[in-house]
Amino acid sequence: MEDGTSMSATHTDVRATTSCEIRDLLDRLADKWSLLVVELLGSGTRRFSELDRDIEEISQRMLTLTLRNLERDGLVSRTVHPVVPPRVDYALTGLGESLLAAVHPLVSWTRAHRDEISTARESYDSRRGHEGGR
Amino acid sequence: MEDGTSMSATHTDVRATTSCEIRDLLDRLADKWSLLVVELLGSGTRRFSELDRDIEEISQRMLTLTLRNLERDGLVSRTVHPVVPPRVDYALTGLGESLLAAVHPLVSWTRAHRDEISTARESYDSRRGHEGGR
DNA sequence: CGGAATCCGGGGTGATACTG
DNA sequence: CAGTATCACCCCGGATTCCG
Repeated sequence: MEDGTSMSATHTDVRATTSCEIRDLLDRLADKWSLLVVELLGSGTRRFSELDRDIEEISQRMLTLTLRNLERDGLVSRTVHPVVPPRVDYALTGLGESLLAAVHPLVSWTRAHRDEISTARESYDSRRGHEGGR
Repeated sequence: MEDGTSMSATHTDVRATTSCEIRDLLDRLADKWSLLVVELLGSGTRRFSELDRDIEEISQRMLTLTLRNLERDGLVSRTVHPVVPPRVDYALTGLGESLLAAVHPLVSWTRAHRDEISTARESYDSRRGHEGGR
């Protein structure tokens, strides 16, 4: 992982540094569900089953794994209530909320340019769409 | 794909809507390299081989695929110079630049909280780290 | 109810070789 | 130089089952 070959800094390696940041970011959040869960928790504490229901398409397994990772990174807090039946609440930590804030521009961007992207995509596809793939 | 069961809108589906945005976003950019390439192109036009060298860990195959996708979505422009040897330049489109701007807060966030996350992670691991995985 | 363990398939990803 | 094609691998993620 840490190839560390940062000696290739012929010139300023601001690029390389930024690359690492992004790599870091991607490795942590570029999975299928993390940001989604963070976004949901942004509107308040939720129980496991609530998250499960709200996302629907997610499997319990992935919800659990996602929450674990987020908890591990200090983005989400997990609170177990010693009652029967068990009740576990998840919420964003301060760190998680700051992430959510940082993500928001990206969400807005997606919303704002969704159509543009669709158009570009269709245009591209029709240009070479043709021969049904294989 | 489109399970489309959006009829479950018992109450306001603002959440669901946002979820879709994020899903959209993730499906498009949450791969291993897209954001990285966008970030690199943010500092100016680059040739294929330059990108290849700058990222290093990426394979030609993935660089090609990534660039194709970005081009398809209208985020990156591709310019072929009819010379020998071939020269192809890649650059961000206006749309791509706007994406970059939207991503920047996230990059800053990562840089700012990298340590916090590492700490949280180590703490979490040491709490249950124990038995070296498997 | 919340979660862990297991099994399993698909596809995203990498390495390599070939082409224009 | 800038790709494309093919193969093989690995791991993400879904379905299911069992546990406290």
